[in-house]
Amino acid sequence: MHNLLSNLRVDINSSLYLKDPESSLLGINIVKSSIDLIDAHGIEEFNFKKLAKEIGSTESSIYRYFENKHRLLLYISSLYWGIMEFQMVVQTNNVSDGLEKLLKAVETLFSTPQTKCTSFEIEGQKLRHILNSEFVKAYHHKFVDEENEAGCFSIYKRLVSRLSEMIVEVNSDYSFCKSLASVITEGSLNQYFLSEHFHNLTDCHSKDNLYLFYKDLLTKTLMS
Amino acid sequence: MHNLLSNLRVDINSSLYLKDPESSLLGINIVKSSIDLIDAHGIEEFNFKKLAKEIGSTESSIYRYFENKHRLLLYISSLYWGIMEFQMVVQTNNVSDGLEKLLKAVETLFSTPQTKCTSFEIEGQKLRHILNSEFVKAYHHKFVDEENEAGCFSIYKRLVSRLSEMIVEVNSDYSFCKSLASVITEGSLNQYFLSEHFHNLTDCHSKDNLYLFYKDLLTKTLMS
DNA sequence: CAAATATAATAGTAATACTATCATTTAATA
DNA sequence: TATTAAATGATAGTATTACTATTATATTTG
Repeated sequence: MHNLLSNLRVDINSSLYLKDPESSLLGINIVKSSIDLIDAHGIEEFNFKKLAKEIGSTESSIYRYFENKHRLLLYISSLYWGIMEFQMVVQTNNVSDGLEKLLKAVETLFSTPQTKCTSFEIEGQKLRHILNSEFVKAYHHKFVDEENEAGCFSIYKRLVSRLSEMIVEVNSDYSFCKSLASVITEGSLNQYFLSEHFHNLTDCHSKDNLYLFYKDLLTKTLMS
Repeated sequence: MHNLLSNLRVDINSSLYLKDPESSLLGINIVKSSIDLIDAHGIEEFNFKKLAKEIGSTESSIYRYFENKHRLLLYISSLYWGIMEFQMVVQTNNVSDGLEKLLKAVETLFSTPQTKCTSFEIEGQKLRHILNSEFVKAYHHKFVDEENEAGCFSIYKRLVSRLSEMIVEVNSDYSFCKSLASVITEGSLNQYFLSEHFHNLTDCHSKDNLYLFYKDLLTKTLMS
């Protein structure tokens, strides 16, 4: 906890970039504007040419920071999960009751990321919206295994593991802690997506309802 | 039930194709070989040029059947969900007990599609593997709303609705029937994906374990 | 057999996702 | 302050993709 708080920057695996975007103004602009553009038009419509135009730079300059737009999406995703993990740790710290701690963590997972703890002036809502729509594409592709090997998903996996450990703490006899943790973490993105695009496939159209759904699920699954 | 059995063909929304692939040998080859190629190399590596070469035809001929590879993926997805829906209806027919019926439906959802009831000689395992890896990309994109409007996801949505109704039958007081149904349906693809690529994010590495996970989840959530 | 339809062959286009090269600006250091 | 190094910009070019268009040749149907 102390470590995390004193080192406010989310530490992103260096395999995700060629040059650390936090190290220069151009890098910061690349990340900031890519979030604006991807949020507005989606990852398919987004490319480095458009981004270069947006920030008044060139494609070649952007390619010095990120190998391609896929890696940039992975970077943005790690930023999101890093913030969420940070908030989760802060929110659950000093909560002694296991179930209360778990529910606090889940509540955090469904909240908007607080971007103040980054080098970038970005809007949390945009970041969440990108993740809701695009994160699944960041790992459903041909190179997932080698990127996973290289640590591209380490923050995400660590967050799911933390959640899983909280579940163990609540009920050590439960056999499916990891699966339950991953179902909830995915739900924290996908249920929002459903509410937006497949309205009739979910009952949860607000953060509060989502929390109630998973609170009910967790309580009954782990406490009965 | 009777309707479904007597009309064995999965009825696929005509907005998904330009010319019905079931209406000719070429069409059948397009679908069959596209499943082989997408299963083997993923949707990103797949294109109509490669497919044309594989079946000894031309790009222009394929374009007469499908507007683009995205629509072809939607077609393949509908084929999968149509088969699953069919199996689900068959398996749950005549089961009077609500919970037993629901669990039977869920078990079906995690099984391999039986492709005998289609015009195509395709391997169910390949079809499942494609869905596990690619289905999320079929609806996480810019045109999801208009495609949804056009009925491109109607079979999928109908299946989730059926599941949701079974949940209502088990416990009509439960407030999150739709969300639970969609969580399970997504899990029927994604948990397999996790097992293959993010082994440590799930406890379920077999069909049986997956069933036990969701059986436990459903029983506790709806019966306590 | 004629007419319609389906398929094949070929060519071409705009956009994408890069790579390469060299010039210029900015920053670091001696 | 001069020198050097590093970062960025400007420009050009390539292979691939995702199509569209046109015309020729089969194949089917009336």
